[in-house]
Amino acid sequence: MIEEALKEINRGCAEIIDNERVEKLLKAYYDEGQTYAVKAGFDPTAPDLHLGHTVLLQKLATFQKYGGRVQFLIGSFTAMIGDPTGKSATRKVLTKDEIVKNIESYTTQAFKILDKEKTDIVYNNEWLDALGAAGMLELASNLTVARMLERDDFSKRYASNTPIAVSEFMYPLLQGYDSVYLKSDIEIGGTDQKFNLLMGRQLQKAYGIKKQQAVLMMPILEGLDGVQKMSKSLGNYIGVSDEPNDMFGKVLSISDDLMWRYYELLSTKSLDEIAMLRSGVEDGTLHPKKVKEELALEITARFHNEDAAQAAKAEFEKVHAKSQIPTDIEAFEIPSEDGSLWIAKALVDCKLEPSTSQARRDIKQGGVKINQEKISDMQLQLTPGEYLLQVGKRKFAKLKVS
RNA sequence: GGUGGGAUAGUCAAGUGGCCAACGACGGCAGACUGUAAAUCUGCUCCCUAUGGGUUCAGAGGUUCGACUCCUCUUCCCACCA
Repeated sequence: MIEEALKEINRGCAEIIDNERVEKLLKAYYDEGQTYAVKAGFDPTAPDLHLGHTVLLQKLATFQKYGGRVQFLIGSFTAMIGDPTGKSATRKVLTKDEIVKNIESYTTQAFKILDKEKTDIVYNNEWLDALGAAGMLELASNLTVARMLERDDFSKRYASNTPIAVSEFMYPLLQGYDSVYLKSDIEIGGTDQKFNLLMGRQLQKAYGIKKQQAVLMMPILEGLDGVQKMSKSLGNYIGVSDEPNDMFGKVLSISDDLMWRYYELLSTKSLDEIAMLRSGVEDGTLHPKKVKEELALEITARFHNEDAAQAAKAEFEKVHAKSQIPTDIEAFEIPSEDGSLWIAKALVDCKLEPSTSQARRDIKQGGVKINQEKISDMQLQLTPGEYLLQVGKRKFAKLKVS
């Protein structure tokens, strides 16, 4: 039993520090039914979760299956400082209002994966507000500047004369202090958080907590482009609240290589099953598209439901494989001027094109279809009636010219 | 505080008085090919009912027939010195 749990917990992890501690916690759970606290911190900066975040959440859910209680920590206080991000730039500081607004949508999305009964939502401003200047200084005395500069992005920025705000130095300390206050047994985070996660261990020791937290790091999920990390600002993400059709389509749009990465980090299939799929593809008995579809189905079903996933699959087949028109198309009604409507203008008004200039170009290149017929006349006038407009392969609109 | 250098389209980056709506790269869009892709090849990539017109090269003025290119001031960055 413990072996199975450990295997699941280890899956996909980039690095585990103090695996022994994890084993002991599991043993205590199986022998004496004793639960333990697994902490993960979340910045309420982005109100929308994407699959990159769910890698972490799924790992938390795994712990919940094996006796862990999740401390879902909202960085309500630290978000106001700004985290030193990997981008080597000072992050914009959030106001209290923005944070409050983000938290609600954040948690509802998280509970699509987490077990609500085994989750405690905590806000670090509860204890950090009370820390005060004296507490802050005491906290800061635990760390030297030299050690702080060991942190990769700090040292790089320092070396390249990129400014580092002193407040940014405080961030790892505060995050570490969260672990002290919460007496966390395990903390989970991304590999980019290694320094901060280890700070939790160091501070727990400094504040006299006997057992320091184990640290479990998850790799950063690549975005749809397969190169940069998945992030909203880069636009290469799959959001957990994306529509089923979008979600399915986005998963299917990733490259074959990236698919295996997603399988490892996002699928609930066992590692053995995945290995079988992989060898099947390699020896040609399995079509990569089929395998990718399965992944897309699984993910879509997780955030919506099985029926929606199957429907999305059917829809995708219809639109892309068979070049048929999708089921749901946004409809527009635009009045004509003097009994006619210029096609380029119509495309812009139906939000298929950003400008009439772009519309003209696409028409010229044969990228525009009306009622499934390619058109080439950029001066085309639409007379009153109903039309099906299409730009490229996947942009559709129904238009009624009145 | 001093002295130099810089700010160009989504990003990076050429251009240093007219040939500039501005080379190139990446990204993006469209076409071909496919398994939806990816890779590859081709075209496009400020706006405007357009073989033409309008607004751009940090901001504000100025010189000039004419400025992204020259001058002045402002803002912000960077380098070296203190």
